[in-house]
Amino acid sequence: MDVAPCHTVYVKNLDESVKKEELKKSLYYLFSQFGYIIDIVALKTPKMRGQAFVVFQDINSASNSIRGMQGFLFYKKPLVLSYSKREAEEITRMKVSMPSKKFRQMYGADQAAAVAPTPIASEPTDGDTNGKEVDMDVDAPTSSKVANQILFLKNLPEETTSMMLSMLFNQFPGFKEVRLVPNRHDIAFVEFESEGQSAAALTALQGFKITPSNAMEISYANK
DNA sequence: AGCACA
Repeated sequence: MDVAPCHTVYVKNLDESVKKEELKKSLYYLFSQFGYIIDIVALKTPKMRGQAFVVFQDINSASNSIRGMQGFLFYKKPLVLSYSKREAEEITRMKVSMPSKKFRQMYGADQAAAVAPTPIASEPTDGDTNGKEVDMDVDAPTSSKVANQILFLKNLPEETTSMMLSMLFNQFPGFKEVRLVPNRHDIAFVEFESEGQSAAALTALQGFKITPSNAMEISYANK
């Protein structure tokens, strides 16, 4: 029929009165269920208003979102979805593992806030760090079946940033913060305001793939 | 109806 499959979904028939920021955010929430989103572009220029581009890391995510959201009522208007005619720059340049700088500025912001404290037992840091030996024998954080407002994530890919996790978990009510663990790229903690809210996020994002190879495992953190 | 930011 029309355009060849690609990573980018062309969205049209959008309500033109919705502010650009809000539009992108809503699109992000709506489409992130289909996979990792690298970027969303929406312009309010005369030619480009009412349209947007959602750039997925995986083509499959793009395809599934087109199937799944075609005609979806969004701000009272049915979404009209197709593949984009041209592929996004991020994709053609193979900068696929991270959101674009612009996207990061837009939704990221909280790098600093999110990276800060970790719930790991404070290790006596007697300054004899003589080089190569990475001190990895801190009690590895573990998971628990007991409900907890703090989630424990494992099997995260190396490229994971707190910003990516924030964007993912942000969409659930009660989200407080993401905490990365120094020297462990593969695990993280995500805190919510209540156990009910953490449970909702756990269920929704269980097995979510940040990259095609890593399905994250979510459980409750130990109390 | 309209396929792009930097």
